[in-house]
Amino acid sequence: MSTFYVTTPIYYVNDVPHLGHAYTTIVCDTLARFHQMRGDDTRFLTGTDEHGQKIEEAAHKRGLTPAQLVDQVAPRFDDAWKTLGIADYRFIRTTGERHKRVVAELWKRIRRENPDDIYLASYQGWYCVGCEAFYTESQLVKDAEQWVCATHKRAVAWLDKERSWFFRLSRFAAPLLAHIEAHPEFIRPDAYRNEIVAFLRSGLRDLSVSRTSFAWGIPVPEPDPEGLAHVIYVWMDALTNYLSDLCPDDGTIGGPDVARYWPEALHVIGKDILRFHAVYWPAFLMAANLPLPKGIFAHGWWTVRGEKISKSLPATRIDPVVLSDALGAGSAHGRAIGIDAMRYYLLREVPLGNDGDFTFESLFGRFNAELANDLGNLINRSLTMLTKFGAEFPPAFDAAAHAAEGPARQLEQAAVEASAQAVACFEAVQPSRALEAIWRFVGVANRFIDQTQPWAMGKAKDPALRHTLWALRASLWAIARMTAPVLPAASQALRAWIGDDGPLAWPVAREGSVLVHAPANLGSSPPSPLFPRLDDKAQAAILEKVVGLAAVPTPPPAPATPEEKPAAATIDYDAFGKIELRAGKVLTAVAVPKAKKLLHLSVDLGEAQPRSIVAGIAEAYAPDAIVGRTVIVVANLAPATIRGIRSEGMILAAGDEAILGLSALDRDVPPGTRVR
RNA sequence: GGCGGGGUAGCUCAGUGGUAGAGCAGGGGUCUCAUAAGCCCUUGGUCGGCGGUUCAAUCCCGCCCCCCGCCA
Repeated sequence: MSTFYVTTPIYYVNDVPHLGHAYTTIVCDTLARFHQMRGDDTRFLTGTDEHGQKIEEAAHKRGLTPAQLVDQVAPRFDDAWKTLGIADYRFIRTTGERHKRVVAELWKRIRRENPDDIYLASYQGWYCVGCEAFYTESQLVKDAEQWVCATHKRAVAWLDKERSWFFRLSRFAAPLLAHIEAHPEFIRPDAYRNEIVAFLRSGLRDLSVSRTSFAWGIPVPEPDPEGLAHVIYVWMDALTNYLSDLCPDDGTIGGPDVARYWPEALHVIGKDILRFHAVYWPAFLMAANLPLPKGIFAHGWWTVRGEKISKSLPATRIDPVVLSDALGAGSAHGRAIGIDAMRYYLLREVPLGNDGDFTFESLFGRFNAELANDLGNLINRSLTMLTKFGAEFPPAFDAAAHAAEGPARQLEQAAVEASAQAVACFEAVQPSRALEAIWRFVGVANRFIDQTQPWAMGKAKDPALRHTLWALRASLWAIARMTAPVLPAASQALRAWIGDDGPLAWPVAREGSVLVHAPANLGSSPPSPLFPRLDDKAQAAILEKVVGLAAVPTPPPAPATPEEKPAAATIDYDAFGKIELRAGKVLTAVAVPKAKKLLHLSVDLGEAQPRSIVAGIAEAYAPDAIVGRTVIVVANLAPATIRGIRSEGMILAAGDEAILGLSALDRDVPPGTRVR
């Protein structure tokens, strides 16, 4: 039995869990479930990062102590993961006593093992509270007369000769390079390893690892000669969580869990915090003469309909619980199936490591094609046949029929391949590929049904139907097992229907077969659709729940008797030609203050600058609902100033009084394309 | 500016020194066990541009253009 230890980053406690957090956690949960099924000694850790100046400031703003604030908000993450059915995780808080002891112990250990690796000096320079990082001016952006952080767009603080403890990071560039070279799997995917290697080759500067300007942190465990009170740099504090959760309560770094799990640690992180994990963290460990984790896997970012997830765009902050509820609303299993669907989409849509764009179009596309049609319908039709024909033709394994050239043998071969490929992919931390492999088998199973036509065999009273039904049920068994890491609820429902109540282990190929090893005592119950197709109405309802009411233009009641309108006078072609219509992509949309009907848009017409356009569509479309859309713009309308905002064009929309629909093109064309 | 990754069918991407593939989308057909699902067939591509090596390059080399990331 091997050991598997996977961690998420600890999430910043003052955040509200959104799709991005859920993604990382779901990836880890899936890996943990897979390794559990493989019989590995599995451990899974997540938690919250609770120290730092930001928390101290936020608490004071609300008239709370930092401790009160974090106690108030920390459960948001734990609760979210419980609600989402994340399995068997441990939850660590950096304000926990044991964690604090271990961090102090790590510091002391570095001082003991390599006394010169931490030294006292003064720091002068810029610091971004948002990033908790130190910057030189070349890394910052000048905004008016202020230096601002490139990511937070917020003024950085000048720390003038703040006395600080420093970590001798500069010493570790060479050992880290050596370690990465010896262990290529230490940083994955490869592209990110290259980045870190390049960074290391350019040399490292020592790192300030304590602060005196605020108190909300873990005190440095040794006195300052001048009596200043230092707290340990938040990243040194936070990263240590991966280790501290394995340590005994007294805070010593060691013990059976450290020995067993620590060398196997896999840190799954977002690419934005790669350097902290791939450079700082291993350097701290090396300085303390501790083993390094086995690997760091950086995944990409999710955007939501092309937009970065951010506080300023609330519609991008998709709540995973709300999304799961909405997706599962049509299923008898409710949220649990919605969670499965969300997990499937997130894991299948992009290869781990790549960036992904969340869109409802692709979500609904995959839901309907892959979960409803391919998998759900396979389960449904198979179980229906098993219950329909099974009474007269009890499923039975027939070794000769199974070995003979034909559909059953192809099915078996496909199962063997899927099992092996999915194992390899999960082990290589490529869940999207594992799902592809499993779905290839789902496809083969669907084809098996069409090839064997069990209903025809039933009519013909063909006794071979018994083996066909057996093969079908064995396939369901294999599918229930193989999908379990990603679709726990669907897997459980399917296992219940076929009476697979054994321990949940991976269906391993032995002696060239998988299906043959399905338990002999399986049964079959009448199914109900696991993933009911999302029709237009269901899709609209999901949109409404997840991104809000106005995002879904309600189709206007068709006027029963279209009013006779006086026909407009005809114009000649030249007159029409004077109107310059162009396709425009809506880049941003914000409501115009104190104007019920108006949205202020910026629209890309393929010109150097996007157009500023004020459109009277706010009653029918939420800003978020039209961002990213391609609309038809009257491009040569004389500019006007509306409510003090310059409007350089007009969006075509349907409706006399109320807006009933927005112009659109049925396919993407480059912004600026002429419409005629 | 330096380094790295990438530019392949409408979309997302896989791929190999011998004149290109998958899924989705589009078109046509078909079965009825099934969630108007499934299955079968099928239309799409000067494989970023220009040179070079080679009997032969999308895959090797050089230059250029564009996109993304890291760094400066």
